[in-house]
Amino acid sequence: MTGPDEHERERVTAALEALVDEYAAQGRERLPSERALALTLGVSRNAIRRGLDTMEAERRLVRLPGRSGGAFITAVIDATPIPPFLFDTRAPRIVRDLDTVQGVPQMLRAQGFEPATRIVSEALEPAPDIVAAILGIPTGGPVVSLLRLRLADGIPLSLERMYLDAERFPGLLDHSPIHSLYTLLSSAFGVNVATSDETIEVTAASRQVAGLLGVRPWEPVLAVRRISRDDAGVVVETSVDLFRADRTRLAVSTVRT
Amino acid sequence: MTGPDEHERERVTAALEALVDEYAAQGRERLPSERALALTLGVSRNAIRRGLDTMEAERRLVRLPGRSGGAFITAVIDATPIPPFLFDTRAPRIVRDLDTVQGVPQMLRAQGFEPATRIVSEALEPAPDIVAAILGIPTGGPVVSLLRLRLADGIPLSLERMYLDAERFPGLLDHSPIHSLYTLLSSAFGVNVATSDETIEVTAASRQVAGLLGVRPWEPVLAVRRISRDDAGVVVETSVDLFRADRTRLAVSTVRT
DNA sequence: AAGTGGTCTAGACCACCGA
DNA sequence: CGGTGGTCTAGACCACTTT
Repeated sequence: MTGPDEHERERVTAALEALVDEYAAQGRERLPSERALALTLGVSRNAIRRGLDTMEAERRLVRLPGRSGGAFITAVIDATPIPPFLFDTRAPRIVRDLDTVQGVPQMLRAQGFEPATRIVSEALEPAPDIVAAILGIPTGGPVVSLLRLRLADGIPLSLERMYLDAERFPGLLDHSPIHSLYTLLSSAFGVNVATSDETIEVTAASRQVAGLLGVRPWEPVLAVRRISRDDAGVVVETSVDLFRADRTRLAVSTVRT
Repeated sequence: MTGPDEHERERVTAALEALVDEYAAQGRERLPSERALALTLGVSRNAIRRGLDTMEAERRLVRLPGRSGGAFITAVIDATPIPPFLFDTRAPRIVRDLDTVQGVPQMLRAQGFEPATRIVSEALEPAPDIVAAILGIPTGGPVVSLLRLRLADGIPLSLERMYLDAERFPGLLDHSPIHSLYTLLSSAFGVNVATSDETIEVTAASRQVAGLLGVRPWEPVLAVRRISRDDAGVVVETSVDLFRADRTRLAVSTVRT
């Protein structure tokens, strides 16, 4: 029952999908022109175009302009879910080893990249609830808030937000700009980071984050949350690192216990 | 030089962005109606709509229909890059602990989810180049190829492709359906997985993968590649697990060496 | 009732590029 | 030259929701 007063989008979409399937089954790769499709389905060319837009966004079609252009059905080459090429890990990504507590600059240099750090902001702030709870200080207590952009070969790699207890590390910001924080904590305060707990998930880059990282807004990024503790198990710092998903590979080795 | 023969898209986009900035600076949250904007900028309403589409896709606007609807400028609430709420890890995601070699069903049960496994395919195949190299067998040699869908509380969580040397584990598929593979390898073949090397990156779900995982095509997924070895350091299996990014959190603990 | 965004139409011009 | 996709216009009707 395709009533005349309902929108045509579903009908057009369904018809186009059926047509694509039919063409694919026959091995025909080019759809009829938009104008021809509009005539056939009895709708305007705009309606056809919106339907094709959807299928192009889903990578089912590729559209090319020009005399011999048209809408081409995406090859049935990727017929296998999780194809074997995914097993290849040689692609040129920057590897972040989760087995070691290592600074980003050392990590980059070891892989042949030229590291750089841009301090976006360094400030003394009252601690938000969650941060205070993690650091074990009262809400609103003073914390050092660092926001740093890491670059590899001049291209943004990650954006890092770090919080430290300002009363435990007085005058920390006087050492600005801070590049190797762990070294500074060790030499100036005698505090060594012994263990880290990290969690990893995928989030979307906000407009601001995307601008700093040089990606499109709402592109996926890897969010690595970290809580670092000293030898006594006391929390030293907590951070969130946002890594560009297109440049990063995380690595971890596990020994069965 | 806005020549009359060039497309208006850039001009309209620029004008809309300027307007949004101006409104945001004044704290006004609702833009004029599309018809009003079309009159003001001297273009058709469709042109305005395409511009607004872009800004809506970038989350700069939210549009609501109805009498008191309109285009609303996204609040300046997320003014801080990497805002503190990101430090909260209590969100209800399924945690995959990278520190232990543990099966997915056990992991899910420990977190109060009801695990389920759907065997998508189990087959004997000739090994692709990369897989053969990892397993240390000749290209084209027989491998057992498993494709399994993991569900938590009935909702897809991950899709796993695993390859094993078929000559090392003869008759493996006779035990089908295989649910706890590591247990089977231990009991039937006396092989115990001792170590795993894993790498993690973000990829886009192909149409097929998206269908199985129940997400939209080209949504980001976490790809976890694994190479498992026995006590002697011989490779036992290699896998790629694709986790739904919206349901998964990875966790890892590190001790400084 | 009136105004909003969402959709659709019929027609036009453009850049591009092979026949 | 002719046909392709990409863009734009002017106008219309719709569902929806506040006035």
